Amino acid sequence: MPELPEVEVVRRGLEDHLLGYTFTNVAVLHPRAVRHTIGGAEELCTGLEGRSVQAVRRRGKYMWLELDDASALIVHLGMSGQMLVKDPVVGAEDPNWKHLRIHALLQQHGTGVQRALWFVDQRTFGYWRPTKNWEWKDQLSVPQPLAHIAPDPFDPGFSTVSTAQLIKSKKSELKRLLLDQTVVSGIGNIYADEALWRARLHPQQNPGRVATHRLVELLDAARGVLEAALAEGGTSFDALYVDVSGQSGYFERFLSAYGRAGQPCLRCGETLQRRVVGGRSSHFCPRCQRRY
DNA sequence: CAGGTCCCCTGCTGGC
DNA sequence: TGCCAGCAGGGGACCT
Repeated sequence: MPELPEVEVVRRGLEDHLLGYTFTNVAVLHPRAVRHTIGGAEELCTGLEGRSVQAVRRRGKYMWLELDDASALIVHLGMSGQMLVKDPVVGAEDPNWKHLRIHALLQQHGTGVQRALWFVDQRTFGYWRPTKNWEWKDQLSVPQPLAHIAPDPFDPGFSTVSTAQLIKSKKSELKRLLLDQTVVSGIGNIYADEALWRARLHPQQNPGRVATHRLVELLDAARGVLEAALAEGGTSFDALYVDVSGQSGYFERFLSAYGRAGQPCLRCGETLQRRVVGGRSSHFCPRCQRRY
């Protein structure tokens, strides 16, 4: 579910609700949620308990909580993950209980105010992963396990020109490269289709044949789509509920390509097509997104 | 090395 | 009504 805009909404929510709070108790309820942690649940819990949240940062679809002992907690939401801040009294009567994978209690220093953090994840593709030796140096720094993740289009270190040149040098279909998080991060299947539609490029286009300035336009289009989605997503969460995406409602209103197979292109009226590219369903206009 | 395929899960939908 | 195939917005391990 979550691409960059949804993860950014979650990051802001966690920043608003958990900054300065200390983990007092952590319970792992499903082993897959800690499958990338060598020491498993025990390592996660002992590493977190007693640590306070100093910052919440993000690159692409990954976020991490910066803790007060030069460590960090990396969080990836996968396809269906949610980070929900709740009142500690909430329990099994909550509909999210069924898919609760990690439960954490946090307490605010001084006031003693308690909050619960629920990691809810139906499909269990998401995970928490603690990492040591994390220290914020500058806006390019990321925890070591994320070193292979490229900057996202919102990143101060992101260069559209050098990313366009990198894409042009690759021998693969254009859409696969947009989805490759080591090329540019944060773009998922929905926003890849939207960016390609906006830039009038075919998802299977050979990038070597595309002028660099058109690839720059594609990356600009991608950033524009992410910005528009963030503006929508930013409206849909309240005080104690850190919304992941608004689920069904908000983004569908402005999608031009994704999910619109069989419907007319909003630019030229041609019927949009659906085709599997790189194992993912792709939606495009066969008239204004011609392959060459 | 780079590119492509498979696979990890659960739940919903639509066709028969 | 019930069953089953197909599909879902991610990414990492493992092939060639």
